[in-house]
Amino acid sequence: MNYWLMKSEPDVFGIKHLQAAPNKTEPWDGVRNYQARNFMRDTMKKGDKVLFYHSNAKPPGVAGLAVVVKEGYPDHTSWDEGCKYYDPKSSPENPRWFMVDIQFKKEFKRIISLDELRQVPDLKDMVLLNRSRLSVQPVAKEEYDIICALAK
DNA sequence: GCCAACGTTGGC
DNA sequence: GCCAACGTTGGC
Repeated sequence: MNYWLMKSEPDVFGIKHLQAAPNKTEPWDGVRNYQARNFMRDTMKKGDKVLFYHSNAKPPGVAGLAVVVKEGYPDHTSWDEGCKYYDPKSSPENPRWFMVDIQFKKEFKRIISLDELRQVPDLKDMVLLNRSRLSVQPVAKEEYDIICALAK
């Protein structure tokens, strides 16, 4: 069992959008970063738990929880010409980008803000606080548990 | 809207 | 394979 943090802009696709999606499930398309892709393609497994993070928000922070329901598969938006995620170097025969499906679990009663996370000494090694630009990133179980406890 | 951090591209 | 130019992310 692995734990993850996935970022999305709430104006574009927030936790409420995930909750409102069919089966409360959505493919995590559009990731165009190799490290993030590798996590989704190789490491994320069905049942892995996900912190749903709102970036470019006021305030930025963890908004709720989701779960991986489908493991890595090719991101078809990468060969859909005219789609904003189109990448001419990707094709159905040779897909370059991958995604997973995640399902809504819960929305926190309040946002656990980035600022609040920074205050917690045991979270100082979080990837979020050190490599801020990675949009799909691993989280330690201890970190996941601390953040869930903050949301109680 | 600014801009620092940093990942990617492409010429050499 | 280096590295300058460029584009994107994301906090502020």
